[in-house]
Amino acid sequence: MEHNRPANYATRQGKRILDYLESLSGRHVTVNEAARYFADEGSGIGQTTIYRHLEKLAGEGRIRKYVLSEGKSACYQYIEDDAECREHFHLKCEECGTLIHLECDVLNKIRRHIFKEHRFRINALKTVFYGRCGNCIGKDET
Amino acid sequence: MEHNRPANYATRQGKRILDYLESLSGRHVTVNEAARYFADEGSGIGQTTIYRHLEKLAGEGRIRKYVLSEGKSACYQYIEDDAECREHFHLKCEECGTLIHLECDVLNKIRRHIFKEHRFRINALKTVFYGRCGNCIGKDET
DNA sequence: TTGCGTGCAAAGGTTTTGCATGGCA
DNA sequence: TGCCATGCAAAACCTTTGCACGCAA
Repeated sequence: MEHNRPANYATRQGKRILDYLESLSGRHVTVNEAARYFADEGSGIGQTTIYRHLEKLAGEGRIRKYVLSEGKSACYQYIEDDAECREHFHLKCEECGTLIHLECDVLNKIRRHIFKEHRFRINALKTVFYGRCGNCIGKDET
Repeated sequence: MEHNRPANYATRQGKRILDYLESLSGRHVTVNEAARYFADEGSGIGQTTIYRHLEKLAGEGRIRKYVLSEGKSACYQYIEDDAECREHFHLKCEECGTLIHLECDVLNKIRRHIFKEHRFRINALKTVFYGRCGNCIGKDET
């Protein structure tokens, strides 16, 4: 016996939440953004409910949860079925605060190398590279 | 003029905080632990002040800030003076807390790649890779 | 009908902010 | 003396929990 899975009723809210994430084509959102979206749509969904669904979906591996120390609130992202581009790293500019999403190939190189050569499995859901983005490089040298 | 650096008065609190971190020989502490320490010592230091100093020191690269378990409080750790520590990357195991110093050409290659191709200059001093170390991989799958 | 799902309100915990006062330069 | 630093209290945030009611099965 693994988990004692609750029951998993197919509720209106559950469907809307999953549909919403699926419709974002890879972008990730916070609970707050989602709540605002549903509120604007008309019939909102309680934030408690959103939290519970996102946690459950993340636990099931249907969506991905990013916990970046910045900004505080967690982000959730739908996982495409085709599995090509998945997790990405985040680059955070220390100067302007921009968060850059760094896709795939480099990520996998870094991750594979560190795993094979250094016996360390990187958690991209949490790791953030700090530095300066192109726009801020050259502005001044602080 | 670059930044308008506040002023940096040498205050009693500032000295005690830095001394305390330095005295921990590598261990890291939360704001709460630090506050409790100073309280026990006799004349406590306001937690607001502790927050402000730790944030500043982390921003200056004098100490490192970790955000280990989600939702929990951040940890801060003194960075040894030896300049080597500033050049390489750090891997932090989310499970056992071990900090690994990674000196590796491949990583520098990747860093160069990210700079050239993605126009982002990584600050190795502030960047920490989170994940699981070799010892903890395989223990369980949480 | 049964019992999970929902959502409001409140709790819990960390970090930030407002503001009067203290202390360094 | 001029300002920054301090620290109390309160606010701001994110997330979780308690609980009564609603709704899927």
